[in-house]
Amino acid sequence: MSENHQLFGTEDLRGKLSEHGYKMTPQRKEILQIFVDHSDYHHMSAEDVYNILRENKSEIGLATVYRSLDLLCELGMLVHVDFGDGCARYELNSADPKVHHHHHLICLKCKKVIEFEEDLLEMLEAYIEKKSGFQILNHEVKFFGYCSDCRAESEEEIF
Amino acid sequence: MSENHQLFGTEDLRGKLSEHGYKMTPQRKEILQIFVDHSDYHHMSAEDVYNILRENKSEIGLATVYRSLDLLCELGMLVHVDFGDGCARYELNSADPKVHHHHHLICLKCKKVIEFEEDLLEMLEAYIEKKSGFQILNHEVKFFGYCSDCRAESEEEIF
DNA sequence: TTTTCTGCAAACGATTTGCATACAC
DNA sequence: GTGTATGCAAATCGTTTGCAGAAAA
Repeated sequence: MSENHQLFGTEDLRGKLSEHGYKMTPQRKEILQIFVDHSDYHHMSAEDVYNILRENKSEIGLATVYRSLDLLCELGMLVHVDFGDGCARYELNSADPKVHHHHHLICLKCKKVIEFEEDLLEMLEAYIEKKSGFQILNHEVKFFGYCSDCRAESEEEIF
Repeated sequence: MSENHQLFGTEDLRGKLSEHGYKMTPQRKEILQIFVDHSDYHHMSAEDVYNILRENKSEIGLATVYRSLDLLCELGMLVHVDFGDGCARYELNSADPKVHHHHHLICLKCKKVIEFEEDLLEMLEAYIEKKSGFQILNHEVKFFGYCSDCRAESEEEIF
């Protein structure tokens, strides 16, 4: 973790919440704190977070966990990741583009998710295979954003 | 669709099924045929297929649709794609690597999925943005395969 | 005839929602 | 105080499964 690229901490939470018209609550703080405390153990599901809360003797309900995770994504403090394992996962968002653009190597057999920090999209599969020993059978590239139609539509709304 | 790169057709189905110890059934044939007939309308969900079957006055049950889609993926005749919209989607598999490695541009606003056939992974986002007018906010690269641990484990099993 | 396949309905697991109460502002 | 947030339980949605009957091989 480099010094000049801070992860979001719970300190920023109150400000971001009120910026967006939301209230600060102990539940929201506690849930974000779990991601800060477990920043080594990436990509937690709602159930993972809920289990950690129960270990911590916290009474926060599962519905609140789901609602808070959504909210923290909306605030940009968490990012949603999908490994196709049937549940939504979340990571702390980072200002560091190296971390932000990391790749996930998902093993079809043991379901292990290996992080591969390499911000060159042009990296060849062969190179990955050589470096990690990961045999690539299939890859999937997704780009999320706004299509030209929707961009045009947005501009109409503004002007 | 180029002449020298055929999509799988229903003709191949019987052979592939028996190769893998499965039986030919009218249901399986009919479901694959739907993908052939609708090869212009890519990435159909189980529900989409089921609705087309009902339009065709077919009595095939939804459970059979799910089971057949799984099976056709296992046989390599379909490929599973995930657009994060909450349901599994499927496309006809193609022997053409250009088609096989196409990208999906998923609009966050209208949910439209635009296909972008370009087999150079090293293509930069800026280039995509320029060519398609699609504003990229986020991208996700997934590699599916076997990690070195599982590969080693498989080799033990063979020898 | 033997095994696999189908269709139905019930089960499932992740996520969402309605609603009354509790809390932040 | 007023409106938002929480917790619970019930609802939802895509998908899977158990089982008895039907159909391939």
